[in-house]
Amino acid sequence: MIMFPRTYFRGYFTRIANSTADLLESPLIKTQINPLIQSNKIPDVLECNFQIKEFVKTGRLEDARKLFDEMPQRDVVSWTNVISGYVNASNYDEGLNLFSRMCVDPCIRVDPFVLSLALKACGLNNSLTNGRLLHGACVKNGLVNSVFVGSSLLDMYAKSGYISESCLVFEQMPEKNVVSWTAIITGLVKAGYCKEGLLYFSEMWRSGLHCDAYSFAIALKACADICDLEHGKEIHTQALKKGFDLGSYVVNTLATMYNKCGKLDYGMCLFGRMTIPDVVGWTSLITSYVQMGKEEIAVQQFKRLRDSEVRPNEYTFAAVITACAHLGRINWGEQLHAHVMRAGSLNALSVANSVMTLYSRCGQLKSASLVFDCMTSKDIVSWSSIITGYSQAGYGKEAFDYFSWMRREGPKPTEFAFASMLSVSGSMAILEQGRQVHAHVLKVGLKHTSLIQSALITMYSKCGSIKDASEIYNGTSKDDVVSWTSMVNGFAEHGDSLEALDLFDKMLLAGLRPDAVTYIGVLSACSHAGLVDLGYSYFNSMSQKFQISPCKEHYGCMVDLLCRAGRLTEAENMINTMSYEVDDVIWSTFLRACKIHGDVERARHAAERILEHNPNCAGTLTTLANIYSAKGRWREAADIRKLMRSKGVVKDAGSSWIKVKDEVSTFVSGDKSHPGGDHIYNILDLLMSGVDVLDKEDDSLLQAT
DNA sequence: AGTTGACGAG
Repeated sequence: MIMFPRTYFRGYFTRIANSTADLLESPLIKTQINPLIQSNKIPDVLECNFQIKEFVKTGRLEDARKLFDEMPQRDVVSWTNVISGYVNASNYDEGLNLFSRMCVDPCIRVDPFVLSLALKACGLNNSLTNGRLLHGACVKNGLVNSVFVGSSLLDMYAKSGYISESCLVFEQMPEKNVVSWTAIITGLVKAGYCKEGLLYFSEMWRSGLHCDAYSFAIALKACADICDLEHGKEIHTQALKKGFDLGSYVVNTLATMYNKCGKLDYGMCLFGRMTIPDVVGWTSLITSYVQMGKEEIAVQQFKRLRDSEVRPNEYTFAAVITACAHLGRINWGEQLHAHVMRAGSLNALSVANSVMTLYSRCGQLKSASLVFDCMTSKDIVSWSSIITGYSQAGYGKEAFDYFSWMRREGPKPTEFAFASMLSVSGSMAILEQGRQVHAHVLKVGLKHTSLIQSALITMYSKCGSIKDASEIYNGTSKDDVVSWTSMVNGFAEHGDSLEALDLFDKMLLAGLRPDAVTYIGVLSACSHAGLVDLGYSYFNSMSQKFQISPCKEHYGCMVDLLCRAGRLTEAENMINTMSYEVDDVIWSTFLRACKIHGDVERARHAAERILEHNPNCAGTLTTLANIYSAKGRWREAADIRKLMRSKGVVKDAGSSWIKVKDEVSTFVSGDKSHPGGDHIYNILDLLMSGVDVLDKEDDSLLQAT
């Protein structure tokens, strides 16, 4: 083999380079090429490229495409212009389609411009496979070193959910600009790594790079997401100094940050100072009102927006539909549903998710499922929402079915889905199942957020294991009102009223501010312990000391408290003074109390109120008939029973259920419908005979002593 | 000539 000295190659390349230069400079070539340049072919390309760009800029994509298709010759700029048109119009499929056609054209060489666009399309289109192929090609041809290609590449990985690969690309970039930094910070923040995002932000800051509105906006979002007011204020100051606090992106994020950190006066002031709020400003305002629990005002703001110049978009609809969901205003919600369906906004995940929540919260689980099934793509929020819907409506089995479906085909469950599954386990009171979900949470290494911890406390106390609940509670940070509240409610539901009230007193001593849910636990503890006067004083102090206006549930607790103590007149007064529509739950509580205390007239009044809404309520009719019977008013009792028969109203029997292995069996008294019924009764007989034997043994023991 | 990143949803 002949070995050439390395200098030989050096010389070779120099010669080629020189000869190329010579070639271009030679008078012969100049005269031969120039006529070509001046002929009507190549200038055409330039002119067409310019025209395509103009078409794309003015949104005339069809015209741009027509011109592009008719061009006799295209260069990489023509391709870039038309691809960028499709990508910016969110038609990623067509953008990538054109890109692959371009790649097979032997006259075209891909360059960093068109590659960045193709990578962006992959990121926005969830085409990770194509993205990886392009990554390989970029490494091979060295274009990976372009700061544009590198930024698009790391953004593509981050958008596809591969944040560690994204970081790897970022670390290996030979050159980084403010876009690369913003892209990696955005990836981290959106993946929930807000602290890390802020670390990167301060590193970028220290590196002396000039921050712009994009980087300030995402840094402020990171602060908002983790309620980091201190950093938020620092970044606000810097944005102010650099004059970026006026751009709509930064102002919107600033207002949201202050609101999320509880600085409502400041946040609302920022919203108010926006001279012309854009659609995001309006949407953030509506969202803030929803988060503050002021949904009525949120809807009012939506009406104001509707009368303004700004057109609501899918995020706005998602926000206002959520407001309707919280208010339980199904009639408004349905109007909005119809509107977004017509406008095509239902394709947006945020809108479909909020519509699902609307139907779940209004008790229309079938409609919620229908929306869920029709969604062509589902994200973690969609899955969590449908699971939470079934869970909160008390359909434990369905919630578990959706959960297993998600485990098989859906995204990785997050704390929201797990919290729902813990809540379902709690309301089904199946400890073993709750423990399994707990184990699952530990296994996936989910952070023990306040949501998960409070869900665990509630689950264990509802399953009767107050010991496990206390253990979880002891591991929580002592400034978390939610966990504290779960434990107060846990003790209260478990009948440990004094423990609940004691913990509540400690909470006040620790300087924590109880919320409306805490008071539900406190009042029900008083109710179970029969502490009427104490209950009254807590009921009064919640509004006087903490400005918490009592909601329907608080009135419900008070009515229950007074009913249990037999103070029916006061209970009736409480019902009459509450500013909410008295629901069937409260009337039923009152009705049961009337039955116990033999107050026929009040019972009849309560029953009438329930029957107004629900004329065939079997429980109410039966209770009323029983009250008449107990008082010897046989005729009235018989009338009710006759009415029930004529309407075909049958009182459902109370049922019990048991979980064996993975099967939950429900049964009523004397039930023989279970497929293994014969076997069960045989075992039952055997056990009963065993009881007899035991009884006899006990007898003999007694006799012996 | 043409390219990359941001605020609002459970």
